[in-house]
Amino acid sequence: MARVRLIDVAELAGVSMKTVSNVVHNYPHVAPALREKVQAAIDQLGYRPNLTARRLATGKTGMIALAIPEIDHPYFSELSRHIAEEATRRGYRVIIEQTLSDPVVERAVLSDREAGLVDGVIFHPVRMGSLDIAKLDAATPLVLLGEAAMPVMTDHVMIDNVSAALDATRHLLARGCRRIAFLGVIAADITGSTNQRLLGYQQGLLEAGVELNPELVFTASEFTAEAGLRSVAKALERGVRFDGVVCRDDRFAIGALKTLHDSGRSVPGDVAVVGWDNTFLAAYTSPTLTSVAPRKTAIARAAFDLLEERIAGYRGVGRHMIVGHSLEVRESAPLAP
Amino acid sequence: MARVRLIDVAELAGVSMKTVSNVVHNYPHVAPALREKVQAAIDQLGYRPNLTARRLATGKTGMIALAIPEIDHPYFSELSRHIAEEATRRGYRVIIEQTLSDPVVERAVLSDREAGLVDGVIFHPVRMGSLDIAKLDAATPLVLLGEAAMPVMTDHVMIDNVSAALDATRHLLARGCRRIAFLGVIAADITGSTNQRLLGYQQGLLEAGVELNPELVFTASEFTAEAGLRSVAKALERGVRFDGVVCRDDRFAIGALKTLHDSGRSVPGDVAVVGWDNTFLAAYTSPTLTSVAPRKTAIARAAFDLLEERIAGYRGVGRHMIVGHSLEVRESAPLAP
DNA sequence: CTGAAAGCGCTAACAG
DNA sequence: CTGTTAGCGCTTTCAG
Repeated sequence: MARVRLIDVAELAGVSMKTVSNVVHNYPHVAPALREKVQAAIDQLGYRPNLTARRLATGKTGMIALAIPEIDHPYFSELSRHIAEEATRRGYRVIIEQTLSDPVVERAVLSDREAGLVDGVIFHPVRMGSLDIAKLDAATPLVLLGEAAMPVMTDHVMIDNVSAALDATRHLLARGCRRIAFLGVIAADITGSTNQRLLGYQQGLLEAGVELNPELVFTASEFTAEAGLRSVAKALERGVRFDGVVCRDDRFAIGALKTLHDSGRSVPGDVAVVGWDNTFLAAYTSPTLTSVAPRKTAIARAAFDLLEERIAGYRGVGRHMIVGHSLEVRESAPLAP
Repeated sequence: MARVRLIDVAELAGVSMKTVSNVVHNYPHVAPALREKVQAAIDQLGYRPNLTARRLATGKTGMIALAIPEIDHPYFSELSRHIAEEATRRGYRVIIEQTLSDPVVERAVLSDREAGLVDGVIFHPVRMGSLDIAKLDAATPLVLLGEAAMPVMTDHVMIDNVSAALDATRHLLARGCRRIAFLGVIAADITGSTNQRLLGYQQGLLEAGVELNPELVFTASEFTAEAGLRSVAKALERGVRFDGVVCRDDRFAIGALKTLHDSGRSVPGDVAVVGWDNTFLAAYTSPTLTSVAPRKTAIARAAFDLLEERIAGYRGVGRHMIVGHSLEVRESAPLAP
């Protein structure tokens, strides 16, 4: 089971390593006769180049790391798919790191663990802020996703959360909703996203002349459908009345749909619901879910564009790319009647 | 930004490479004074060992590859999470390959594994059969998941699909269902799973003395919720009557729930529905979904157990492990009244 | 307990 | 067009 090496092939074929290498790499200028002889030797021995060795020699790994909080969160798994496909298109393989939003793991991702393993890192931080990230001086090219951190020197891709939340809120207002809730703020929220979304929501209300009502900002204990469900359930128990709700992500929205349904409310009749992320779930809930749709493909593409420029040697100041979004209108909050 | 190497640290600290290496690896027998001096040099230079080089030297990569059809299929993303966590626990990192059920990619995954990139591969094939896989003789340890292929020499982990389908069918029978449908058979189905599940379904009916009715075996065009939805919708149009349906996965089940709901049927009142995979969705549909639950944690653990034995040198015949499953009973098919 | 030197398998100058 | 050779950065005998 001893691995067969380049030199073994060379010996069998009676040529030098360089010639074998040329054949392996499909270099154009190899005498056809030689090429065939070498290829025969390769096939006979079942030779496969050792990528680790190639990497050491070239200094390129052909891999990028994608670090996300949870691999099975629908948004991140869909994003991962786009990243993986973009990677394939550009000749990279991707290694996925799950941080579980653990600051220790997040830090590890950025420091020792990736050393010389990958050509670049695409990282969606949750717990690390701009300062934390800036402190770890970057040996490996890095692109940040999301809103939690945006150090001046680091590239960054996100959607315009304020304006997306504004769109969602306007949509509900246009339907005639006036008591619009926001779900949900997390007790110890360190991510910037929620705040920006909340801001857009408030702007929307203000520009429509609707008074802000703190009672309509629902808090949740964690980022799960279950927590969203409980949060809305508690609001209903407290007797809070609302006719629309902007959710900070689809999971919350799904929890909300479920509580509303279980409590006998009709959606969108009694309460219109807007989710966020436009994950595949949105099309299969009952009713289907209107949801803010970040252009995931565009995010993947932008992240790779920036990363490849860094890999190619760009050393300048951080670029901050805003990627487009839309509102996918479905049954839970249809167009204005 | 020139990378700092082991030898740079050694020079700064005025010791040999070996000593630095000892410190890096936390070898016990290093004079405390030296250790401190070396550590200082490491910190000052910000030294990080180059993992690629280490790999070349040791021959171990510390990585395993996980090859699955689609990263954003709920079942696979949940499975990935378990695999990733098990990997972390055992000191491996995982690189995820998305095959998109493309035979070319599947084949590539298996030849790449000889490229010294990973210590082992966990592979869930869809299009490659036992023979295809057996043909590519393995330099790198391999464990197969699912039912599509099970070559004699290769290790393999799955759940007992026949018996799980039997459980699901018995459950519906116990509720009093008599016209139970199966969703769905795929036109050009190459995976073994569906057949086994269909078999279990048929066994269940037979043992209850219910006649098999071909009209109740619904076919779908592809593995999506949308296709499941259309398949059930067509059956309804044709006037097929049924009071229960066993779905080959949760996606189909979600499609089924949606059509049934849209057509005014009540679940489980008119039709009881059982899904398969027990993905997170099952808990958030309305009604919530009774679903066959493979023990994903156990699958991950078993796959790693087998893989690590191979990595450790086991060269024997393939082991075939059956992992447990259960039926998660929820609203779409509650216990017998 | 520490140092010196020989690889790991491949690539890329530089010759020929 | 093909061969030689010197590294890539780390680990690991084997001496000291």
